Amino acid sequence: MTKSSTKVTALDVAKRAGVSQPTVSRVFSRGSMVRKSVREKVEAAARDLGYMPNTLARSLITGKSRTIGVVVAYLNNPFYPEALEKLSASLNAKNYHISIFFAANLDDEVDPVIEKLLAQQVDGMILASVSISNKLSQRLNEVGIPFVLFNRGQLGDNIASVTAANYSGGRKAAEFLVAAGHSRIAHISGWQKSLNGQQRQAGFTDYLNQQGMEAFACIDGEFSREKAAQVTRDLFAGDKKPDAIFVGNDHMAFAVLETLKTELRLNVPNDVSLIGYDDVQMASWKTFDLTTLRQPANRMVEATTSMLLNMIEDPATLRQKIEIESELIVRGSARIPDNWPKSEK
Amino acid sequence: MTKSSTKVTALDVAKRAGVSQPTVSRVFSRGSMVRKSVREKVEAAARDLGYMPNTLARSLITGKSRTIGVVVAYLNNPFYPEALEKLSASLNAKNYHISIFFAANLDDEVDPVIEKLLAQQVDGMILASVSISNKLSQRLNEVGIPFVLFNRGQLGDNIASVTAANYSGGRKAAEFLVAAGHSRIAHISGWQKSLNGQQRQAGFTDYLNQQGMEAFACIDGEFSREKAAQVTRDLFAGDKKPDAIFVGNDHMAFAVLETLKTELRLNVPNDVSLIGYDDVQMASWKTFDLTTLRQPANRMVEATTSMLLNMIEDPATLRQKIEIESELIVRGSARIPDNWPKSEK
DNA sequence: CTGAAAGCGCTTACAG
DNA sequence: CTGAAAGCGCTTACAG
Repeated sequence: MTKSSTKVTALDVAKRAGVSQPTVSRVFSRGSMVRKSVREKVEAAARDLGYMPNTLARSLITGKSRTIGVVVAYLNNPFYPEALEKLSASLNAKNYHISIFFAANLDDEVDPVIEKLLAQQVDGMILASVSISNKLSQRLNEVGIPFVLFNRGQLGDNIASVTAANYSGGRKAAEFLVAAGHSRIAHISGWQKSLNGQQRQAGFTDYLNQQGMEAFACIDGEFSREKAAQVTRDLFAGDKKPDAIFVGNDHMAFAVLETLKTELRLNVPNDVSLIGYDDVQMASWKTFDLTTLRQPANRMVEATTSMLLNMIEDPATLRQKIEIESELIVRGSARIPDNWPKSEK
Repeated sequence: MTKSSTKVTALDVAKRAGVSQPTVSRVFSRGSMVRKSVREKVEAAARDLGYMPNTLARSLITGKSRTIGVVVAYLNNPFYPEALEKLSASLNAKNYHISIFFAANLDDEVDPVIEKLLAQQVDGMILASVSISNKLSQRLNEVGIPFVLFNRGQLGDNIASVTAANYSGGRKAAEFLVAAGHSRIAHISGWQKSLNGQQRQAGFTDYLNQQGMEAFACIDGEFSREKAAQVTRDLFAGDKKPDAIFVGNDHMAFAVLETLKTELRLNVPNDVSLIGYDDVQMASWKTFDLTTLRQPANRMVEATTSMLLNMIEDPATLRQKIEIESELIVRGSARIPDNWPKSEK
């Protein structure tokens, strides 16, 4: 292999192979027909020079960067690293790559990031757990850059999203806890300014109400460990104490469990049953052994990338709000109702 | 704001503002002098049209993409999500953005990713916990794309890296455990094919040897939870059992702690003292309360990005191997020697 | 199948 | 300070 200390272009390869520059281009852009002998000559020359097409130039001319902008709220919650890896794998398999940004869930952090992504000419965007301002979503529609919200629903006609079936997940949590005989069931909810948090809570309380019951309490944990721990303390500060807690996600549930065991010296599940939401990998650690509703990251990712790529290929593609059913994963942190059907671990 | 369903270019703005296209360019590329009245006219026109310079075209011509390729081995170990967020923040602050890829630590996964990054015309690369083949590192040097290894050293003259001072960290772990009176100290090491793993072990055993002691055992945990748990079981299977364990990173240490408590029913630190390495956020959770050596992610990230950007600006920049001292963070998982100086939590 | 020509949307000397 | 011109490294009709 010949050393090349400076950038080698298609023209260099063309000269070395004795062909025109467009022919080199044809060899490297799939679908073009080049005579086999010519192709081999070009490939040999390219190999010798260490040539590789400049994707910047290619993107400029094709109008497709094959880049997907991914915006993630925070990686604190272990659901996101897991999802991010899977998103990357799925997109790479489809020959796209990721430009990533982190942004807290505030318009004034998210909007500038989206502008940057726009300047980078991304072909589409995935917004994980961040919401988008109306202004921006309109803007994206105008310039024709499709986007899908991942794990965060948002009202609005033209907004595609992929989430768990949060309402029905909330119901399932309540159903399980009621079936186990609990009567003082508290809910430390997901952030009530997010649809995820609202819907999980709505499903939970609706089921309870339909059984003629009321929630012991519903308090916003704001998807924060600290807040969830504080709410837990408050919940047990009075005379009347809950006998079960449904927590809006696993990330908070770990903090609740810790507070219950380490601070309040309670036994889980004997004193209190605990249910989370997500089924992140840590939930299955023996340390936590958390009963939870699984958000199937694989399927959510697959739904997200395929919808997004469809939107990119065909702008007329419907902006769906896809909900993926959550399965209850029964582990040791919550009392198991008699006759409850066995589930895998 | 005028709606624009199609892409708006500098030329459109120029026409609307009644100036030439290069003048528009000058307004948007910093440093160029434009009369104030003209600048304002152009900015107004740009705002009306929703114009934003196409960074692809800009990069093509300047030869700088302001993109840093980041390759991460896996996000399993919570150190990486934490570091990744910080890397992103640091790079964004310097007006760079990230193109991210995940690759297992194998040449045949890493090399193709680096090729892709090369085609994308990244200005530099950060390789987090992946090693690079000699072929590729030579190649990168030839094409003049600087890179720095993050949290993974590698021998070789022209290879820049930022790591913890792993050897001295290993020594500190041994020193602390010896001072606490332990005499049967085992080491579940980091992956012995990584310099991190080797050096932490070397520091540990060297200190012991200098005290006239020997390690109870040194077994490779391979940075894997499963492997670490299995090694823990093996360690306690015989008649002679360790009274302390130094684990090659926190990620494994959590699995060791779990096995110790949940499976082997041992009390930590009364039966066994445990020390990890990294000080990821979880280490401070009461659930784990892990004594550990802190890898200061902030400082490592800062060292990484500033060295990389220096290399980008001035190719003559020395390829340093920067080591950042690890501080021992004393928590509850290991017996505390008498008279040990108090440290912050 | 292949070459000559045009052009993607910018930046950057070069004149004025 | 500003415009006309050239050019970054490709792809894509258009002829042949």
